[in-house]
Amino acid sequence: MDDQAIGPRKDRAAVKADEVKVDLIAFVVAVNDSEPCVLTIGQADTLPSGPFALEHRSLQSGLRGWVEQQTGHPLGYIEQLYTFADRDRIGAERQQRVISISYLALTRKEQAAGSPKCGWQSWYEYFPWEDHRSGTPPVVLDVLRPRLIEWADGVSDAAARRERWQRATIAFGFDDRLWNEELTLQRYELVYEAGLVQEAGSGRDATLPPLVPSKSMVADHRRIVATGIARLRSKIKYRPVVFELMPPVFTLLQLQRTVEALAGRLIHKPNFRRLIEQQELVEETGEATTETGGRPAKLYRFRHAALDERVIAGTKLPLARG
Amino acid sequence: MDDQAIGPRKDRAAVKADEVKVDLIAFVVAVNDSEPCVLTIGQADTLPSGPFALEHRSLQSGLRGWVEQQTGHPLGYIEQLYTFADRDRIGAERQQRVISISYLALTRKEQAAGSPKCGWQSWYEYFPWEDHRSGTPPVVLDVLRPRLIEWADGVSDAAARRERWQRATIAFGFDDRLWNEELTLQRYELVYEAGLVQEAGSGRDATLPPLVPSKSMVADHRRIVATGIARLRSKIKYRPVVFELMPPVFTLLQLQRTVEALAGRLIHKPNFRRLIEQQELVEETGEATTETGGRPAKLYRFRHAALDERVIAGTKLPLARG
DNA sequence: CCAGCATATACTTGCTGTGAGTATAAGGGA
DNA sequence: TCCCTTATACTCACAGCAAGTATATGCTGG
Repeated sequence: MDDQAIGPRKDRAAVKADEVKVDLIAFVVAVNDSEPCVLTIGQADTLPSGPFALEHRSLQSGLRGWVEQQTGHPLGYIEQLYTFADRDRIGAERQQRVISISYLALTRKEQAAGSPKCGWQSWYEYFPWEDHRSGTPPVVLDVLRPRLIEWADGVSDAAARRERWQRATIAFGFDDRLWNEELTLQRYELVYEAGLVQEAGSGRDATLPPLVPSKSMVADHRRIVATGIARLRSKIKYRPVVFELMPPVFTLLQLQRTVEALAGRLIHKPNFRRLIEQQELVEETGEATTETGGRPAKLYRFRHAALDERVIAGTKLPLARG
Repeated sequence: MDDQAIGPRKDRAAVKADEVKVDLIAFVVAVNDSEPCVLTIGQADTLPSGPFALEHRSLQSGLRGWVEQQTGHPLGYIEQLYTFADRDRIGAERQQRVISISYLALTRKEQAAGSPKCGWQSWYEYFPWEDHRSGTPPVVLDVLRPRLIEWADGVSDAAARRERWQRATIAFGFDDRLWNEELTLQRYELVYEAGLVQEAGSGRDATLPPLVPSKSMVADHRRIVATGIARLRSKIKYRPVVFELMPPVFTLLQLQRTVEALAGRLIHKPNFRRLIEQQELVEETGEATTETGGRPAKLYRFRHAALDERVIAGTKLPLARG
């Protein structure tokens, strides 16, 4: 909008152009030893964040600054997640809105020592129902399913009851539906609405069921993490972003384990190798490692040229069915 | 962030928590007579927009308000596109940042008469190279290709030259690569960087090539439209959002023409019908229309139940190869 | 009334992607 | 030396889908 935009400008004069505070929030991901981790500060319940200020050249550089300052970690790949205006966060003294812009960032744990105030947590501590690498975790069928049935039955309207249960069925793959790992956000919204996580607390009373065991986070940070996991799980299937999480040199099995950690489910090894190779995403270094035990594994590195080429075709990942 | 977030709060005190103005910008889409349209105000060069204000309950409701006020059109489906902080838009008098949150919205033209200040423009007026429904448009090979070659050759570094040309090749499908309709944003960025659109104007001088014939827009609005087109073209393939653009009752061919309008390419009719039917996205009304000429076409309506079901599987659309 | 046209609707074919299983190679340790 | 583990290679089978072809049905113009 510049001076040409006369039309809307006049309309706007009718409304006070309110000022707003803008917060930048980062969901920073790394994978170590087949465990997907989120970078936290505080009591392992807070994402790095800070206000967007005049000295920041751009939104992204502001985010990088806050994360480095609070955790000592430099960020590699950054992607915007979502912008939201918190209804509940209107400043007490002045009437003022706060807007949060959340980001997904990928890095590697070893990148830096890290300040003492920060730490890496397996993201499955916050979402124990999301890790299906060893089959469906017990909490899904033993805890979530009965509580969600209770929750669905908790409304009088029959149609609403059916709709609630259908949502749960789809999201969690009940009744022999298959598990869809990308529905992380829908699942979190369900357990939140059902009052099964601490964050849903304000409305809690004695009639609500006990919480599902899981780590909670401050404000809506856990929701941001759920959004980020969903985005990442979707993205690894069509863009070669996994390599942002890998060391410069790696074996194909390490690569596979990393993808499995993110997706929360296992991958058929021969198919995974075929796909990676036929897409020419990696190239051999010529070296091999015996650290893995068994036959020495060839070492590979990412072909950065693939970044440009793969814009089109996309990276596909074969996820096992059952 | 609430009072629990003590860690970051202290750090923040070091920086003045600057205030920011927030703008909401809408890319509103409708399809009429097989022509995909964007809602504009001003000289058909401005998207509806307005500041986020205290009286708005949420970002989305603020956006709805501005669009209705400026154009008289109510919005249906709304989806956030991207949030950016304009470097070039720091207030002259006071040091102040402006942040823009852009949205994609779907509606139908007939929905309202519309105020006189607004109008619908075919989006291919702004992106003539994007419509491949009658084959590759002449502008691609006759104008864009030679100018992009010039642009690529315009750098001395051989590697940079190769990289520029590779980007162009991938984005526009030169050299027998196939056209990928989802790369709308990459293509716009290329023609912008190459100085072929008016918006790239500030740095223009006599040495730059003449513009590619196309309508321009105010500020970065055309870039927002490109982002929205890309998002929409991608989304129609896995979510049944097309129906937001359809009248309550329609024929399968009308549905196909709408998708073709958005995608900018033709669809194999038998395959399209099979896909729509097997996914049970629509149901027959029992009526038929003879207005299409030829054998009367059955009328269908969208099965809203599919909205819930299709969260999983996604909607697939068969786009023709060549 | 009939020919021709335009649209709708149905069926068939062949390729490709990919899920899944099996077999072989190579090194280390008991 | 045997066995274990991991890496690497090959094969099969099914599903999805692009693409082509054929038939049905109603309108229109000569």
